[in-house]
Amino acid sequence: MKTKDVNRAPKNEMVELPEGERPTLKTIAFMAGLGVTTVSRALKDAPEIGRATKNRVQLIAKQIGYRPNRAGVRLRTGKTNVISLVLNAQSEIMGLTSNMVYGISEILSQTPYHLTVTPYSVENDPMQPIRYIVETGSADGIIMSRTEPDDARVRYLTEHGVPFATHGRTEMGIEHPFHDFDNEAFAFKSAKSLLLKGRNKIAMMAGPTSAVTYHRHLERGFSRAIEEGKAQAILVPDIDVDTSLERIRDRTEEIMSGSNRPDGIVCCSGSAAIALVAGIEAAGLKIGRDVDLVSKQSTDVLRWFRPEIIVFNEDIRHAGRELARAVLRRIDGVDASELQSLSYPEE
Amino acid sequence: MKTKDVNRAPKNEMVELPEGERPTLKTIAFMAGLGVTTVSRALKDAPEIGRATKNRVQLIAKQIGYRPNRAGVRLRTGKTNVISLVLNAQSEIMGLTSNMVYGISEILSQTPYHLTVTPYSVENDPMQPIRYIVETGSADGIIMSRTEPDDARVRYLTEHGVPFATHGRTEMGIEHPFHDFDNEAFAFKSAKSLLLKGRNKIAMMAGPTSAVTYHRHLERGFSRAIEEGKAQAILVPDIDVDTSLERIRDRTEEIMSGSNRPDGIVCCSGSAAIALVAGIEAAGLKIGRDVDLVSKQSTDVLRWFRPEIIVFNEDIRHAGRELARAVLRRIDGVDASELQSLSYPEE
DNA sequence: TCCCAAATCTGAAACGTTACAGGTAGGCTA
DNA sequence: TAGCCTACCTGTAACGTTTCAGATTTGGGA
Repeated sequence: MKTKDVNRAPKNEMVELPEGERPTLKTIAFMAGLGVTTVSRALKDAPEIGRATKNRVQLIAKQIGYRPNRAGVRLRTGKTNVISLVLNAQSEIMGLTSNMVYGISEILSQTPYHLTVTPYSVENDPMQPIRYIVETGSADGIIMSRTEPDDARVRYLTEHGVPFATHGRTEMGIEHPFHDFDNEAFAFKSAKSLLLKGRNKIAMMAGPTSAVTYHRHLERGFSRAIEEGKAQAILVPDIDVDTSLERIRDRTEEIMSGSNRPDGIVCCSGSAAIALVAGIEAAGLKIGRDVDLVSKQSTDVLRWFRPEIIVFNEDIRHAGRELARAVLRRIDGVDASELQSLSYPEE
Repeated sequence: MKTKDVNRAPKNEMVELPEGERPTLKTIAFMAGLGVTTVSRALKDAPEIGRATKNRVQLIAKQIGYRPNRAGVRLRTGKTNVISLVLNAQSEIMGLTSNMVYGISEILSQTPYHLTVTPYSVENDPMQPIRYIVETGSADGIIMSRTEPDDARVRYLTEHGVPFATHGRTEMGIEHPFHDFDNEAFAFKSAKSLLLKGRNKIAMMAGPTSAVTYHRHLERGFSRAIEEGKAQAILVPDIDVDTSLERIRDRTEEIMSGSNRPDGIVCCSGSAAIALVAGIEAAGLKIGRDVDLVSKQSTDVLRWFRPEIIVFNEDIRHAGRELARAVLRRIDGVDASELQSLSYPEE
């Protein structure tokens, strides 16, 4: 052994831990009388390290509370241990963000991953935060929402080989991990349930601008039900989920005061439903009597206020969990086609 | 010059940018015919670098889209450029998390800082995520909520010299950055407004367990108003903001069906108010007639559903902005005593 | 002309980690 | 006994940055 063993602890023997500094591989190496490389390998159970050594090293590591330095690992390997949630700040549908965050965290908390949240405003290019993350390599995986049928972000990330999962589907022939709520089923069931109540002039408050994929799903489900029920669809193209609540209420009041007013409404956002209710009641009508309302919701609010409203639940927290699991597995190299899931409206 | 200038670009002359790899200081140094050190310094406007050189370096950096490698900086300096938001997942009061996140992001987006969110569950030790962050040095600053009068986290972080800001005040004689909503004023004004309506048997639905500081503020404001108005305070110690909505509703129904029922209620959480309303109406009473309700809210929901409810607004998004500004300035060494702010209930 | 200080610029080292390319010891085969 | 293989361990280099301790150049004063 031609090592400069001067101030290294004797091999195969432990030693008191030194100063109060944060322990590094070197600390452990010194204490165990081993080389840094060996320690590194021992901690990750590499096959070329002896059982006894591994045990010893792992014991010391645990005892002195060693935690790998993120910056060191990241600099060397490029691995960030970060999952980035990229959200549109405006399209905050009642509790979406929180539930998404908590769902994702539930999964990540059992892993070495951290969650960073990157909101962007609707006026900005949705690509911008994505490009930033990729260019600076600031995350190992991305979760994003507001997926569009032909989504530039999906294309970009796929081309760059960056793992991601989307909340919502695309229609561009690229396999990628996603989790989606079955909005077609929701719209269908919703309209159906209105038909069952004898309603036959039915309006739908659709998802945000037709740019977003699930808008199409909603329309598909809705028209199918309308056709089957031979009912009349009343189109209200000028308001959607992104419209301000004030405007939704005012417009609803207008429509509900008009001659050809709907007697049933399907609404696909909990917060919009609140404005709808306000508009309906401002027009002097009563829910459950003059008009029925079916809404999607992600929190409990609606049920409490107007029990007459029919509600199908979308569990965003569950979506968060699914999305987190999907990116993580994608990072581990699992095939994208195995990481696609759908959840169904619960009554 | 005894440098090995073999493959370095001629000094004082620019050169085409090389490969498609992510540019580093070395890339710029090569292109500018300078040393890496000089480039590093030039980019941060160090005084020992000539004007001309600085301009040249900064131009190149901009042209090739240079962005410092986070891991490199972090490894060398310990600076993470991360602000960590530590939240209790259970105490999610309607939109608190989202608004907080968006408020903070608004400020951080103009800086090199990123936001990471670390939720913990109420069963767990609140110190745990804090300790983790400090021990692993994973953030430059921390924002946390649910501040207690004697808060172990505040003590710990102060001792360790880690910058932080709290949403809520402490009462432990330690100066630290905070932002708080004036809950005493809220409770006082709320109770006052009920008195003004002629109500005189008033209950308050207080904040989460008395452990949290603002609970005291609420009680102080409330009792002051009650005394001044010579009214009767009705205590409901068994439900608070952390109680499940179901339980709040049931208990409210019980109370409101009882003989000595309040004719005015102060509620300090928007979501709890919803449950209160349900309970009140389940007891066959009408808000605005049999009983008046004042509530704090952080979103628009209440106003839409029961316009009779008197509402004081707490702007959580604004709190987020204030807190972000506070930590950032604290990181820059500003004195804690200058980073304390209060916001007042808006009608 | 010479020397000195100021103005600029420089390479080497270090942060903590992992990948690479060996090295050593011991046992087994021939 | 020599040679070789296996099992285990090793130091060095590199990731990109900043800090340290100079080095070089320039211009001015004597």
